[in-house]
Amino acid sequence: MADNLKSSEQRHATMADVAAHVGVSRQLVGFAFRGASGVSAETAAKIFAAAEEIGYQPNLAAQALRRDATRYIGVTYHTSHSSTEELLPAIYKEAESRGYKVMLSAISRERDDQSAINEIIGHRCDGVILISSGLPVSRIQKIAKTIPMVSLSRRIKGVSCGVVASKGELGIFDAVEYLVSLNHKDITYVDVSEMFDHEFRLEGYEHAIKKHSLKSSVISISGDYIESAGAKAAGMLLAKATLPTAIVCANDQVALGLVYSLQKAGVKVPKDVSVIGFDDTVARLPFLDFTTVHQDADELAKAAVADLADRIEGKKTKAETYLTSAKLVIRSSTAKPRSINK
Amino acid sequence: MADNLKSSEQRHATMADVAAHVGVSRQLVGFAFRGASGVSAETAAKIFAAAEEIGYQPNLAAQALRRDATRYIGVTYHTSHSSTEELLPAIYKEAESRGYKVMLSAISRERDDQSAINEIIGHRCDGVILISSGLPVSRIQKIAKTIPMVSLSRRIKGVSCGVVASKGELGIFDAVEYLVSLNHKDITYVDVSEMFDHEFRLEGYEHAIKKHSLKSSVISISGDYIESAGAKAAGMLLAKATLPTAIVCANDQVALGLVYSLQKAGVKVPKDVSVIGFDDTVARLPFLDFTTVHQDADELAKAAVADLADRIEGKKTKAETYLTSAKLVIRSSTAKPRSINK
DNA sequence: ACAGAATACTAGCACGTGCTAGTATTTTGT
DNA sequence: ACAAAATACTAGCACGTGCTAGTATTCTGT
Repeated sequence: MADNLKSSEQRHATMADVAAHVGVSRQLVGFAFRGASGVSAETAAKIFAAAEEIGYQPNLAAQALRRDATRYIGVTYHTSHSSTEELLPAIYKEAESRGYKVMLSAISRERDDQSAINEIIGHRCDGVILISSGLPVSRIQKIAKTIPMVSLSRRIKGVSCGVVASKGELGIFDAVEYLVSLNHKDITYVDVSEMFDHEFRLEGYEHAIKKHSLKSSVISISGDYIESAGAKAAGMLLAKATLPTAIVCANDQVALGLVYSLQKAGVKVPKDVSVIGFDDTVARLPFLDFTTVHQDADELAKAAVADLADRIEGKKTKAETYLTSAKLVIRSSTAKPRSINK
Repeated sequence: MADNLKSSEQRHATMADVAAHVGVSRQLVGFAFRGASGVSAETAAKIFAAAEEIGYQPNLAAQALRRDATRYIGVTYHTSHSSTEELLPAIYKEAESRGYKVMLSAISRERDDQSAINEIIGHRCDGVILISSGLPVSRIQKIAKTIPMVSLSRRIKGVSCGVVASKGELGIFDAVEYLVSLNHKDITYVDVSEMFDHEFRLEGYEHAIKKHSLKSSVISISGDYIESAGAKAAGMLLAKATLPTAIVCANDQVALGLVYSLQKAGVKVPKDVSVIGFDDTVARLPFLDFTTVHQDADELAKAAVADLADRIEGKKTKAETYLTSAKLVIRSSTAKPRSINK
């Protein structure tokens, strides 16, 4: 009965082992685990008990190989992007509710987008969600022909895949409108040039500024650590003769770096300067409580998974863009400008 | 020649397709892809060219099924722990250099440790690294009997697996020693009670305090958002009659929340209070530049993967603990105490 | 020039599962 | 009581790959 195959390492139990233990055919065990009809309740109970006892775990590789669909969704993401922290659990949740499992493939300095995607294709995932992918559009187009695909948080044109992102431009537009309603007239925007879709947010700022005939003032920043970018921006602003009365940032991390640096220099937020972030990641931390533009991770994940599922099931094939709302959340980093009189 | 099998969805190419394209046997294609000897350079070139042309990607599920070892390392981690951001790329890198691939399995509020591990076992990974796993020791012990395992950043006793963590107690001890050398006598420690291995760090504090016959002062905090915990600690400290001259925090995020809140209340760091963090994650951001205890992600990853690889290859079976160094990095959040006289 | 060895390839089974088709056994309807 | 139908099971092939064994063909040494 006891059989040690190689040294201390034990072979994993298979359906055949379970079947032998119960005294039925291998196929019946398969039926039981698939929940297919044709197994008596009594036998099913015995099968599950035996499986539990000998520690049987279905071999997912074998399932993937045999099935025509693996029911896996691949997800590529950057380990360094803090905004994905909320996205991943939301994708897991949404995928599971639709009967899909999730296979993560991380991208970092040592591992590029292409390797990440190759692994997912290698495992024959039914579809893939690229989060903020940095691949050139031509490559994405090529891959999209191979596997159903959704680009999340990066807007792509001319590729036959789903695109899900938030309407950043509207969020920023609203942010500026709100500042104007508070009587702000000197509003600076801090842009992060290597961030994807940054141009849309900038566009929202320019649009609002033009509407109110104000003077546009943009600081463009780049850098490895995004928070440091905010600190850099603070330095540039402090070097000027006068500080703007309000600052809108391309994301929360920049806002954090900026506010931290300003406060360190003795500038009070929001008393001296109002600051608005974007993403509602760190901004929502109770001790920061920044006014920001909220991106709903659940909504983004839901839309991305829904679109991908439709593509997998053949209900969609052409390019389609879905933009989720991005709405202003007013908290305590904004107030009326420091000098209301002229 | 052109063949559409089902609707728009194309079947993935297999070795057989490549073989047919070149005019050789399926097996020879296998030899070429495995890099096995016995394939002429000329034929190999033809095979790779054909594979490229028809977009062949090896089916990893089939490989995993057929091979006795998948050469995959499973990794379970919490999406909300920012300290893993640096760990994951390091694990990828180290695993790849040893010929292993990495399969991530995320843990979040919606997905527990057990599900994460089951998926890894289901894919027949050769081993698993649990990062800060919250499973009870009895369960871990059970799993360790099934699959070679390393617990990373959580010290476990009595389980036949590898344990890799940093010597937090020594790092904190050094931090306190350093503060004492600056003449600090009133040093508070901010503990985060639900963090794994927090007791070791606390122990390091108590040890150093006792050595110098100082008065121990510990604030214990818990909460969903770690940064908020720091803010909470700040509130508690500010409510007291006098502030300590130095504060040591259980991790960087707490330090950030603490410093931010103190500065907002007009307390200058390090002029009024010195603060030390732990982890060297956010502390290293140039605009923060906190003194902290550095944990080397590369070293931790290297040790974890090395230990796991040894276990997979049968060179180790018993419990073994490897503690990496955790060393103090002096930056600008620490200075001499505010009143040197008295 | 000829045996032996190296090279370049092909044959065939196996991995663990899903699924369709088939076979006993029991239940149902009249 | 007997055919028809439902139930509970078993048989067997297939998925795409790795690996061992076997077969032609070319190369090597004398």
